[in-house]
Amino acid sequence: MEFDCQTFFKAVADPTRIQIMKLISKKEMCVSDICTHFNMKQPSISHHLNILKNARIVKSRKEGKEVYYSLNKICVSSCCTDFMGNFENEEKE
Amino acid sequence: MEFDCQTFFKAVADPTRIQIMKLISKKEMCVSDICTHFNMKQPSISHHLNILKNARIVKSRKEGKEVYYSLNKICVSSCCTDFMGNFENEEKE
DNA sequence: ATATTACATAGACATATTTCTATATGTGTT
DNA sequence: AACACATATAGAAATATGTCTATGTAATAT
Repeated sequence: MEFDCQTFFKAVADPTRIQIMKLISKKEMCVSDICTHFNMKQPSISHHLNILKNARIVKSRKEGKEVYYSLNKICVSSCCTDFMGNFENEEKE
Repeated sequence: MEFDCQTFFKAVADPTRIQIMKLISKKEMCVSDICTHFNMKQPSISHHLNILKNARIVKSRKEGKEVYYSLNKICVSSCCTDFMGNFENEEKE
């Protein structure tokens, strides 16, 4: 069973995206709120959010004009866990 | 305590490197043996091994002309575990 | 010493990624 | 309808990454 770690790990292999993940892990945030935490223009943040979303690492919810993003914690933990499973320390038999 | 996931995740965010990790997780292998599993020239494999080594994901050991690489399983599991720790599901209090 | 084998390093090139500016789309307000 | 605000999308430019060829280095054998 090939675990598709590729999309997940490429998404996580960027410092800005990890920061975003940490930010929204506490509470969901809309794009403009996220932007205030970075020295980066809004389209760049949207781009990162899109990559995270394609990897299913974040979920989004639209409310009026705003889009709220939150972390899909189950995805993060299951991807990491599955990945580790590939390299299990075999118990000595 | 800021966990440097950056180097780790950038190293893991490549399909060839994940394949290498899986390969050598079973038993240590020298470079030329690893090469036989890929459609890629030896310097490219050496390059990937170097990235994995800088991330401490693999260890190496020289024996005569050959260099044997093996997976540093503790690094893999502790990096993944630490990373997950950043996004813990808070128990409802 | 020379040759051979195993691996590493350097540099070039193509492709991918990240960021930007400009603009489009969607929602709410007047 | 016209406008303003929040976000997304398109396209350009700079940088990073992955792969190759050519070459260097270290170990062993002759």
